[in-house]
Amino acid sequence: MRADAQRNYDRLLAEARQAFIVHGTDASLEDIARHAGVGIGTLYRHFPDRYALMNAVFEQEVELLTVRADELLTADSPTDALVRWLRMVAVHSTMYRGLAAAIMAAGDAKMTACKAPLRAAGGALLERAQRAGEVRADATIADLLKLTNAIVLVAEKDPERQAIFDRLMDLTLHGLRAPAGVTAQA
Amino acid sequence: MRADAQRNYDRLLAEARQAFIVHGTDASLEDIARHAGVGIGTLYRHFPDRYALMNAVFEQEVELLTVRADELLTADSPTDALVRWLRMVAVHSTMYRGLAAAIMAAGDAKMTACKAPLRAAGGALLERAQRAGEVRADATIADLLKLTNAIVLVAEKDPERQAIFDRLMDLTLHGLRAPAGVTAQA
DNA sequence: AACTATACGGAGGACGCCTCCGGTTCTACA
DNA sequence: TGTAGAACCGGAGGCGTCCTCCGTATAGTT
Repeated sequence: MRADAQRNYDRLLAEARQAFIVHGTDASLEDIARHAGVGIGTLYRHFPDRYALMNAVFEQEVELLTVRADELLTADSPTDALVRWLRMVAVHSTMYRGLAAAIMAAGDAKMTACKAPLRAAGGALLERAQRAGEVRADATIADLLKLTNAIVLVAEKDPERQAIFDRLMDLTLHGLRAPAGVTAQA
Repeated sequence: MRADAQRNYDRLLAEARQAFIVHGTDASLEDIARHAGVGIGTLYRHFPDRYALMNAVFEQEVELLTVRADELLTADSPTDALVRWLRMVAVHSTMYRGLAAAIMAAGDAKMTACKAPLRAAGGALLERAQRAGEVRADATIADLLKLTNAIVLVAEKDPERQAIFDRLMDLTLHGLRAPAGVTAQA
């Protein structure tokens, strides 16, 4: 990779992150290019579409979440660990207005670069909680992450988002608990 | 209202419904106008923005759901009635690709014409279930509808939407059940 | 039939996405 | 150090969408 190409790539990435935070993930790509001091053509060469750009931006942040998941793997209560981690994921999604919507709108194919590591990390936490018999055996990590994102999405438009978020998360996570007799062994 | 105005209004409404089903709720407004044999200006005069059009289209269908809710008010199991009704809401939302997303993206203000009657109808069902002590007292109908829409949204993009939808709905509704000792009186 | 309030329609400005290719710049190699 | 050419840049331009504005047409009334 030529030095100028690398430089432009980095600038675009930094500018995109900024734009996504300020204007949401549907920020104008032309604006991003302009602020990065680069032509629109350059942006599209490095990132064929908006999702490529988003994947690049969020890849780093996702890594942080996977680290947290690893740490939580040794926490006392497996279920608490899982729940706390899901809340972290939600907080992250909330930071970028529109991220949750974009992730879903993308169909399953587009944002895999971000999703796959998250699933791996969260899957371990879920499995542990299921093995402990505390969480329904038929829950999948994909479902849980989907639900979490959905709740973020629902809440983020509302003036009292925090309250709504907490209530919905509570409701959902309450449903996660294994009913008596339905454990991982069942 | 002048006769020609009324005629155009009706045509636009019919065409919009068709377009929303075929292309999703982000169908092109110019297309809708064209198919209705009407200028784009006419569309905007009758419906100041996309949400006005959506409200008009869905108002009728919402009425059907409120009727169903009334019927279910006399069903045997209050909780079953509530759950069945929420599933109906979900089925309706699913019919129009993007409806769920639009309802949320609109903030709370825009789609009230559709939401208010739904809340009234569902609220009665929820209250009955809570009174019976079968459903958590801290659940609100607004939350439940939000959650339902969220699940529709999550599922609609996926190839196996039906399966995902069922699992998530199960998970959520399971969380609805009142834990021992936490009833409407608590 | 004439009048007027009401409604029509589409041209046009603004904006966003994305492609394409002539021009520029870096770098490897002599 | 000079240079050839691969790699890269940039933005003009085509397309689609939203929405506004205002000259024109028409329904309904007297």
